[in-house]
Amino acid sequence: MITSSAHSAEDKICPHNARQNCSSCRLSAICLPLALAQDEVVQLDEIVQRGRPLQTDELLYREGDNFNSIFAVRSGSVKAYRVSDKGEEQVTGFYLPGEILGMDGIGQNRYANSAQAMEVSAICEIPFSKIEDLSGRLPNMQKHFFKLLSQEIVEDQRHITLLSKHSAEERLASLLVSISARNARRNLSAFSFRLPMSRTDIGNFLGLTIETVSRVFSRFAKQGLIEINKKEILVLDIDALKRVASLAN
Amino acid sequence: MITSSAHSAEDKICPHNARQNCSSCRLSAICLPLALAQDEVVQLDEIVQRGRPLQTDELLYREGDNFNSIFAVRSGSVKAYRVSDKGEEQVTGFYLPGEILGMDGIGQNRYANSAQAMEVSAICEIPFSKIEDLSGRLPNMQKHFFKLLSQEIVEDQRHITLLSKHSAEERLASLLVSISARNARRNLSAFSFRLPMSRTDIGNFLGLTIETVSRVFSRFAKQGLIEINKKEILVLDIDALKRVASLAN
DNA sequence: CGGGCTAATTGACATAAATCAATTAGGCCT
DNA sequence: AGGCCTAATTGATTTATGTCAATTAGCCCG
Repeated sequence: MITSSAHSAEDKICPHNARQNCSSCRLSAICLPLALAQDEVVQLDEIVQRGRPLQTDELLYREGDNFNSIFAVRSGSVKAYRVSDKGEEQVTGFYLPGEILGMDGIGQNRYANSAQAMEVSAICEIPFSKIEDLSGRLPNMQKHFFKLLSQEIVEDQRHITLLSKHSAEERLASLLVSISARNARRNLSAFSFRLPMSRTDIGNFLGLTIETVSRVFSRFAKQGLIEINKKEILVLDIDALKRVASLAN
Repeated sequence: MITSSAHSAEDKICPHNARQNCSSCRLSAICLPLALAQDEVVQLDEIVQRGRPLQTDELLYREGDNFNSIFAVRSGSVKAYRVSDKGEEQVTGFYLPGEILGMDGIGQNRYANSAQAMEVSAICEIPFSKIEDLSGRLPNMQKHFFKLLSQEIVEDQRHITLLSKHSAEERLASLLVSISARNARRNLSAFSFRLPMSRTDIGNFLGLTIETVSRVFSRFAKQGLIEINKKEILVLDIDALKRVASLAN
């Protein structure tokens, strides 16, 4: 049974606290400091800006805005989306604590996506010019950024494959497995969590209609793979989910 | 009428010549040297390796191979593809002269794609460690690489949108417009060109079956948008194509 | 505490593209 | 020149998912 909210330890310990630094940040093991030495993190710390939290649905930046900074999610969650020439909105990614967004802006000096908070979220802003400076001086930093960008490419290509070749069930299972794994990385439960995004966002991200998403959720529940209570998800059979997602079991 | 092959000037002038350098390369305006000063190009030149040409269908690298270099297409064309966990092959990109591939390998130190020549192709190999060195010393180089990576992200996101929200006709029109534009960038005809890839590759890239690709080609021809002779394409109405692709006309 | 929003679910039906199948057309080798 | 192999085209049928529609369930706010 799904009972009350499986809310993240994140929020309890230090909700959206701006008086923090990277060295002491709970997310340092998975966020930017990951690749840096102790003394390098101090230098990173000096350029990170920690503003007031974003409210639900508030925009962090808008497609076409001048690009100046990349962002790290400290708490909450953010979606990125772009509007196609057709006028269709396409969600291109969901960003959870410890994850970096905004790197799509580097190429054209304008953001290629809009970024919107899906719940109250604390965000670290990192001016990109400072990152360039730092990267010139710290090989670790440069290497890490090349890797970050490359990983986003690989992620996007994985998503291309998902949309191109996989059924509705495979797509949704894949998303659930991804969120589960990312929670685990943050030392949260891999099996009980709250989806921060709406069905509409899920459908939009996965190239499906909201109705199809809803039906597949129901099917998964009926098959005993998950239990659903609105946005709360209880994963009952992660291996089966992975099998559906066609990932190695 | 489509007559003989609209073969690229590229091949005629200097077919797959390995005795070249970036400064004198016809593609310097659109390839890596693009962002570099005269003296910086010389430094780039020293690390670029120009090997024997790849034969049709020959692999440049294989998904999972250790990552050491990125590659620039000098002549010919290359496709990149990955095999999903399901065993399905997904073409993730086509690379024409002046374009860079292999950057997906940076993140995991392994290539996330295989790269295969679609025709006889000359390729420049650039060891990534050298690029890192150079980027540490030349801010232009670092900046350019960040941009390159970011642009690939944006490209992939565009492709995600294409697969997620657009019809078969829109997808194919979009590919034709893209190839046309990339040809123009290389000072080749935007209206008469040879598609280097098979219908199978096109379908695979666009998330469509070969039959659908064939039917849409026929429809475009019937509507007077293009003329087709096997792989030779004559674009009769680029604006209409752009409209179908839902790009600004 | 009830009314009105909005998000989600569920069902009936329509459709774009996939699948299955047959034919055509080149290109290449002996 | 003839035969084989593969790529492409075209047609008939199926199917997964979209669309349209109705219902339910929270949830906010006066």
